[in-house]
Amino acid sequence: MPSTPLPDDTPAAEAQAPAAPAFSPLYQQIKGLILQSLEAGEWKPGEAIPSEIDLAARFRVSQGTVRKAIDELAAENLLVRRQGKGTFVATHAEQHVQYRFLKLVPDTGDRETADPAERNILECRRVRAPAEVARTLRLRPGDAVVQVRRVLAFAGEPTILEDLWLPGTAFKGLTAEQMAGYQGATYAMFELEFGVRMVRAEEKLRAVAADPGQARLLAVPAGSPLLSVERLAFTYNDVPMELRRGLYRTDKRHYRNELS
Amino acid sequence: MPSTPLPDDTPAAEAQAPAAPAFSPLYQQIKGLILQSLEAGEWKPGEAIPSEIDLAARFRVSQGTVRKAIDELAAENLLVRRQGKGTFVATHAEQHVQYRFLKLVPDTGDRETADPAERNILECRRVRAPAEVARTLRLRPGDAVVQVRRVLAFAGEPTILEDLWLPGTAFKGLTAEQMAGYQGATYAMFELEFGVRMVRAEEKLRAVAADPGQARLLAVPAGSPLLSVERLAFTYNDVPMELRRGLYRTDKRHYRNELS
DNA sequence: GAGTGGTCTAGACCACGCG
DNA sequence: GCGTGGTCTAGACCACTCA
Repeated sequence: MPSTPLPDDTPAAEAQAPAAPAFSPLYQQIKGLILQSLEAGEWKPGEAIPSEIDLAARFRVSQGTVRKAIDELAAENLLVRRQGKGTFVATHAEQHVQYRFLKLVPDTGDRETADPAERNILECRRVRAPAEVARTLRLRPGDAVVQVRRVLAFAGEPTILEDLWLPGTAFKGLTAEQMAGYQGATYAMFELEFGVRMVRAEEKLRAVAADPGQARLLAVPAGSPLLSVERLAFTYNDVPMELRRGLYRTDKRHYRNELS
Repeated sequence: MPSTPLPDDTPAAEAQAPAAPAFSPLYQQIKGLILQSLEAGEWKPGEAIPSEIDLAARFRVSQGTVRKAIDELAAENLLVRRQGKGTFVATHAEQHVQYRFLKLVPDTGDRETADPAERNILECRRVRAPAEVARTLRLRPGDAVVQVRRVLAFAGEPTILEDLWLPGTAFKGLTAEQMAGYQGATYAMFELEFGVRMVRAEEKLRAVAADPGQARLLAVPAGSPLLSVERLAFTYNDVPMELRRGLYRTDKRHYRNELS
């Protein structure tokens, strides 16, 4: 029975490519099917997915196999297990997950507690994507993108100046008001207002010197060293959905990273 | 039987704290026992540990339980599974794992291929630990440490200037020649020459301006922005064993990070 | 107490590496 | 062909949550 095509709810649909002998474990196939349901929106962020037993029955495999599939999805932060309650679709839109990808922390007392940033939207408009941005987001050059420029201040001090570029089609109608609401939880807003869930991101870091305009916005002398952080965030299936170019002041904070 | 104290080879040794009812899964206890053997050096880096079946017999549990323990240790990069061959103690001392923790990559063509760095040891001496270094490495102020200062050059260009501090007792007798040998594989050298295996690390990143001395060593104008990377590396049991303060040129390379 | 995830077991079979 | 890790199953029991 194992490693044969999987019966779903509708065992009639046997879409098999006969010329692909590639072996793949059953639990990987299950993982793929769950992923499909996730992408298709069968279960929305925050909702519970069916219990392991239900899924096992649906896919006609043992509970242990479903378990292993869910384990991997949980390890990738796509699902969240809660003992006694169920397994839930991960979401940025609840609790205090704020600053999902932000690794800038105060030098003193690693506490990331509270310290709610003030956000100042400088710009939020629809533009034609510059060539490089288009390429990075896998759009055609000249496609519409939403560009946002903002400054985040911590403890009253401007600390981060960043530009965001978002694909125009997925983020049609994004307003400065929306960006300003949802304090701190930008990715939660993307989820709730546009149904776009970011799953992972890649960052490129550099040290750069502040040009006069940047220096003014961050209240530092021109030429000051700043940490440049270029982030590409992806939804399901490694589709890039956000490009961010940030400049961080690192005089009172630092970028913290764990290696293993 | 589960969740009762574990019989080891010598079931006589029942070192139980009766006042600690803390529940911990069997596989976690097994993981702890394997970890102890690892720390004690029962199996050296690169060697195979006993097969799952052997370990199951030794600890009097099922193979599945051992499996889960090993799974976690493999996920933490302490063990490496190789189907058909066995499970091995992870090591820096073999193959081409070079630059274990270095995340600086060329801007063009993400290939990290070859590009062997030239290393230039500027200094390698035994000193009394400065207060801050001592605190970070959990030594007493004034304890001996080995301090190394070096410049790494890629493609002929000086790119990284870094200082290393290593606890004097564990690294007694470290010479500049040893640092210069083992091209690129510093952590491999630590393993082979001193039996110290680094397991994980934490980094703090900042943008700073080059002072005149640093600028000269890195062949950039004074005041140029540099990426400051402070790394604390740990052996087993979260014991800090190396402090590194590096300055990276990021004009042709960048620090690459993955977030999830 | 019913339902959910979490642990543990025992046994079967598969894929891989190597002699 | 043997031994290793890798997958899959089926069933038992435990811990947690909530009505």
